[in-house]
Amino acid sequence: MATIKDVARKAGVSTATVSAVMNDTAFVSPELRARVVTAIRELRYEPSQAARNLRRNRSQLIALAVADLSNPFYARIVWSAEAAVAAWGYSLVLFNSDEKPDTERRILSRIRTLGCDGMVLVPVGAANQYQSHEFEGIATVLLGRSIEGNSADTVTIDNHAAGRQAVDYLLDLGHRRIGSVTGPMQLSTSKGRLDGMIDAMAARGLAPQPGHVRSGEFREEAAYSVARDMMGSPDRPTAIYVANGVMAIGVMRAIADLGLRCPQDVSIASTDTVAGAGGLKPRLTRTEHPIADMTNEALRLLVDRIEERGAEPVRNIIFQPALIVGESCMPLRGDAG
Amino acid sequence: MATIKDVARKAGVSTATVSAVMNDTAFVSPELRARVVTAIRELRYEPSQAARNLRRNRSQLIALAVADLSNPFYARIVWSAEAAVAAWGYSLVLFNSDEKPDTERRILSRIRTLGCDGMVLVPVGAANQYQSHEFEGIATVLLGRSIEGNSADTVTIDNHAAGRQAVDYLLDLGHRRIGSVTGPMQLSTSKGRLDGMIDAMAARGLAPQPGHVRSGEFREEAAYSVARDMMGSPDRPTAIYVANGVMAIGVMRAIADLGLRCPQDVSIASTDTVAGAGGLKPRLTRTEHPIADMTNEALRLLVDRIEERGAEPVRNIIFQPALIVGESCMPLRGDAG
DNA sequence: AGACTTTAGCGAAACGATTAGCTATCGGGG
DNA sequence: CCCCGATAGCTAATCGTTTCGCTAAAGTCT
Repeated sequence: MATIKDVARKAGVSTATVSAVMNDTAFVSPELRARVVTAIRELRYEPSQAARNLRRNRSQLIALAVADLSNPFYARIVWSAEAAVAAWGYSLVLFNSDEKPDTERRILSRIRTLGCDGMVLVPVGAANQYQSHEFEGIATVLLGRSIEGNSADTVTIDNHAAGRQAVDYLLDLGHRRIGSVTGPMQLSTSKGRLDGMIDAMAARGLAPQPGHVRSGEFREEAAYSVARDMMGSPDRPTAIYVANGVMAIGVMRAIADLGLRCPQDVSIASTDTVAGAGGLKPRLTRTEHPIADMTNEALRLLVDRIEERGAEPVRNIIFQPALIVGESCMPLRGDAG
Repeated sequence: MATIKDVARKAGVSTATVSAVMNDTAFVSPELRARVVTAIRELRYEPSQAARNLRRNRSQLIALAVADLSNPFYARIVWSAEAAVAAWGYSLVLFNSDEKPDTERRILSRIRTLGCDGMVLVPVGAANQYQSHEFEGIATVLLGRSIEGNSADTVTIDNHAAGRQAVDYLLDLGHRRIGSVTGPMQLSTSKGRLDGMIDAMAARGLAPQPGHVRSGEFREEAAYSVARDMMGSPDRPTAIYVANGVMAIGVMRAIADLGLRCPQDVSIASTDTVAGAGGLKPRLTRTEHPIADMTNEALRLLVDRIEERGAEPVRNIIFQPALIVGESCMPLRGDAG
C-alpha cells in the first residue's frame, strides 16, 4: 500500500503538497498538481483513514444502537439509517443492545473507543441507569425513546396520540370491553401508548378492566402467552389494542390457536406493524409512524451537531402517528358487553 | 480526553509502562501497576482507537455489505452478523448495495479506505464486473452468492436442492402444471433454484410451460405484477414455486386480488420466507436455510483469515435447505391438468 | 530602487498509541 | 571479585497524515 511519502517522492514534491492536492486545501500550480495526480494514479495511492483519523480527530463513523434487531421495526430503521448515513458521507456502525441495559453499556463504551463522530441511540432501560459521562464529547440523538433528564436531541413519536387514535377507533366501532397487550412499563413508549388508551376510554367514561391490561417484553412470544392467558377467560375483551407490531403477530397467533377468529370474534388494532405482513390476511388496523422520515431527521440533527461545533439548544422532534385501517376490526355485535 | 501521556505523567511512569499495563504485554511490578491503574481510572483514560489503528495497522472493523436491506432475509443476516462480529471482538460496519453494482463498487472502495480488517459480501451483479484489486489485501468472505472465478472463501446455500425439494413436494401432491416466479437470471441463486425446479420436473418427464416461468427483481412489487399477469390467463398453473420470501408475499397478494384462494385454488411453495409471517394465514410451505448458522460460519471463516496470516486453501461451504410444511399447498383436485 | 505583499511550496511538528532496543539494578555462579 | 543473565522500566522511533510557520521568488507601491 503506497503512502503519501511514496507519492511525494515519485512526483518530486513534498508531502504537504500531495496533501494539498488530495484535499484541495491550498493553491497548487497546475504543473505540480498534474505531476502529483499522475503519481497518485500510478501508485494507486489511497490515503490511510487511520492516519487521517488520528490527525483530524474524526472517524467518519456514525454509530446506530438499536434495541432489538430481530424486530422489523428496527430493521426498518437500520435500512433508512444506512442510506442516510451514506448520503451524508459517513459509514454506519451497527449495534444491537437486545433490550439489555448491560449490553447497551458495553456498546456505549465501544462507540467511544471507536471514536465514532456521533451516535443515534434507541435507549434501553430506565433513565437513572445512565451516567452523564457516557454521553460526554460525542454527538448524540435519541431515537424513538427518550431518557428523562438527558440533554441530547431526541426524535420520538407521539405515543399518547398513537394509543388514543387506535383505541378511539375501536370505541367508535362500539367496543367497550377493550384490552391491551403492551410492552414493559419502564419504557416511555409503552407507558405513553397505554396512557393514550386510558385517556381515550376515560373520555367516554370508561376504563379498562384490571385483568385486561397485560404487559411483557416487546416480543412475539411474550405477546402470545399473555394474550392466550387473557383471552382464555370468559369475560375476555371484545377488542385488543396491541402496542407493537411483533406483539400483534403474537396476539393474532394466540387468538387463532384459541379457536377465535379475527375480526369476527375479536378486533385487533395495534401501533406499528411488521413489514411484509401487508400481503397476508387479515391486514392489521394500526397506527403507523413515518419511520424513514424519523430516521432521516435524526441523522440530520446528528450531522448538524457533528459538523457545527455551535451549542444550539436541545431539539426534541415529535412525529405524529397515522391510522391505517385494515381488516382486523369489526363493529361490535348487538349483544354488546 | 486524557491521553497515554497524561496517565504516564500522573502515575510517574513512562508511556511504555502504561501501554504495557493496558495490554498486559510485559511484566510490570505490582506497585507500578497499581499506580498506573488508579491513574487510568481517575483520568477516565480510554486509549485512542485511531492511534492504535495507525500503529497496529488494524481497525477492529468488519464490513458487511448486503444486497437489499429492505428484504427481511438480509435483515436476518444483519441481526446474526452483528452478534457474531461483537462476539469476536470486532464492530460491524453495515452497507446496503441495494442490488446496484455501481453502489457496490463505491462500497468496496469505502470499505478499503476505512481500513476494515475484513468484509462479508453478498455480491450483486455479474462476475465480470469485479476487478481483482477490489479484493486485494482485505480478507473477504462471499455470503449467499458466489462470484465465478473469484478466489474468496464462500458460504452459500444449495439452491438447486432448494428448488428441487420444493417442487418435488408440489409434484408429490399431484400438481403437474407448476409455474415459477423467480429472481434475476444473472444471479446464481435464481438460476440454481430454477434449475432445481426444472430437474425435479424432468425427473418425472415434465417441463414447465414457457409462459409459466417468470423472473423479476427480488422484490414484492415485481413478484406481484408478474404473478398477476401469469395467473390471469386461463391455462394458469395449479401451483407456483416462488424463489424468495418477499416475492412469495407479492404472489399471495396477487392471487388474493385475482379472487383466487390459496391453497384451494393455487398452491404456493417457496424458498425462504419473511420473518413474522409465521403468525399469519396461510402459513407458507417453503424451504428454509439456517441463516444464523450460515452467518456465523461466514464470520468464523473471516476472522480466521484475518487473524491467521496463513494462506489456507480457499474454502467453499454449502448449506442444505430444509422443507417446512405450512398450509399454502393442497393436493391437486381430481380434474388434474 | 527599496520596502512591503502575495504566492507556491517546503520542512517539520504534531496526533496518540506501540514497541524495539537500551540501561540500570540485583543476585548468583565461577 | 568479576561477569552474566534476568528483571523492570525508560527513551525514542515509528505508523501516515495534516497543518503551522517559514522561505524564497515574484509582484506592487511609493
